[in-house]
This record gives sequence, C-alpha cells and structure tokens, in this order.
Amino acid sequence: MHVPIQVDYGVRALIDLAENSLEGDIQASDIAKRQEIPEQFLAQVLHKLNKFGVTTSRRGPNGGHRLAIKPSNITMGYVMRTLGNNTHPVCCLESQSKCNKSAKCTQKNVWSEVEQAVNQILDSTTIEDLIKQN
Amino acid sequence: MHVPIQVDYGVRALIDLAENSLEGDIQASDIAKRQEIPEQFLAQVLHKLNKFGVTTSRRGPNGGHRLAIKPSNITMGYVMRTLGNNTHPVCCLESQSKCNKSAKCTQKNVWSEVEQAVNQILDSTTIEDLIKQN
DNA sequence: ATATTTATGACTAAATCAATCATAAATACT
DNA sequence: AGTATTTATGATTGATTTAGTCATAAATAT
Repeated sequence: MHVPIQVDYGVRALIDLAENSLEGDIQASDIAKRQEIPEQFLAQVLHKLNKFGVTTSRRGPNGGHRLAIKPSNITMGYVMRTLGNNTHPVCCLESQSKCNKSAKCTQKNVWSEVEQAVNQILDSTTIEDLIKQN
Repeated sequence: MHVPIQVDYGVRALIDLAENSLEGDIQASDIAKRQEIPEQFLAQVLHKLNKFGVTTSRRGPNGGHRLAIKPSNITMGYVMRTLGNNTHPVCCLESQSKCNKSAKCTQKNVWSEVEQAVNQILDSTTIEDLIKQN
C-alpha cells in the first residue's frame, strides 16, 4: 500500500488549476512554486494528465495548462489510474497469467474485494469534493 | 498499491500449516517445497509470524512450526500488519509530522477512508475463510 | 557429541520510484 | 524572419524499497 508521489502532485496540481482557472492558462512553473513540487517532474505529471484528457495545454509565451473537465467530474480514481503505476494490489489481478499458483489461488478473492473497495471510494471522490471539504 | 510478497508467502504458509496441523510441527523446508517459496526467505517470514504470536516453533531435529492461534482467529489484517512494511497508503497517515503540507492537506481524508475500508475487509477475513472458500 | 532445525543479523541483487537532463516542438511577440 | 518562452518527451541518474542469499548462532533430539 503506497500512493505514488505523482498522484499526490497531480491532485495538488489539479486543485491548483481549479482554484486559479479564472486567470486562463497557468504555467507549470507557477504551480510548482505554489505547491512546492520539482518543476520538471510536475511537467511530466501535467503532460500525463494532458494525454489522458484531464487538462489541456498551450505552448509558447503565456502558454500553460488548464482543466479540460470541471473539478466535479475529475475523480480520484481516474487520477490514480492515470498517474499511479500499479493500481492492482496483487499482480494476479492484472491478468490470470501472472498468478503464481493459479491452480489454487486462495487469496485472489480478498485482494479483489480490497481493490473494488478502494476503487469505489476513489471513483466517488472528485477534485471538487477535496476542495469543498476544506 | 502493492501487497508485499512476504504477505503472500505468509498467508500461504499459514494455510499450509492449517491444513497439515494434524501432523505436529511442520518444517519450513517442507512448506517451502510445497508452496514454492525460497526456503531462507520463508524462514524469515515464519520467524516474524512467530514473534507476533501467530505461530510457535521448536528447534532441533523434528522441530518445526505450528499455529499458535486457530485459523478462524487469524485475520488477513493482522498478517498484513505483521508482514507488510507500510500499511499506510500515504505517509501523513502514519504521523502528522510526516505530512508534506500539513497546513492544507486536502487529500488526507480520502486516503484515510481508503485505509479504513481496506482494514475493514482484511480484519474481517480470516485464514479459515480463505481455506473454506476453496 | 553430532546432526538437525530454527533464529537472526549482515549483505547483495533487482526492481521501482523520484527526479534531473537534454533537446525538440510549438507559439507569441517584435 | 528571429528570438524568447513554454510545453513535450525520451534518456539518464540516483535513491529507496523489496526480494532474496549468506553466514553463523542457538536450541534440541538422538
């Protein structure tokens, strides 16, 4: 159990974007400063969010990033799947073939339950929820 | 999200012990063979389980391991906390001081929810449940 | 005594995670 | 056109964690 720092950075960046969205495109460097995230690393994170349709970006002077979806439609689950590396608690949940002992895997069900419970929570929590609860 | 292999090994070893408990103490080498687990590594796992009161052991010829608790009282949660390294999804749930930005941590609640949901499942699933569901 | 088995810390190897570097591509402005 | 600015993107590095081995000590049965 460990949430990759990319997910943390990504969520913070999205909240930052949501809170500053009035001012048009926001530059990665500004987010990095405000959120104390290494700038280049954040660039990667934002790029991923971009590729997965959560944000849009514009290059060049006064370019930057903005949300492509409203905060109430961005779920933690989606961010997790976009930025996390391994969403599955055990590898046999990725594909049957990766199971050590597929013949008699007594644990698969529990871990599957766990995964579903986690997804249920993350998929029903949005960036807006995070902002509002503050 | 990733379940350490030690937990997998530990659970398999406990099930193995439960299923062979009639025959008195069971040697690590036998479990290792049956479950295809590196023997020395399993020794460490069993030792941890021993220290945490899940199993007992006897050294010397015909020594070995056996359960100290009946399978219906060994929860996955306990095994996880005994053998897993980091039970917390994010470090700020370990201690307040480890939070990057404790002033305004918008994520803490979700991750706390996630942790509780996981624990709820793991604490209500026993080794016996795993055996029976087979 | 000796052989067998667990106990336990030190060490090594591999994998993953976090971060940096370097350079390309797009765009705004003069 | 040319330059500065900003994102795009793959390669590389460094640190940390995870998995596993090695070596040796301690206990116990025969």
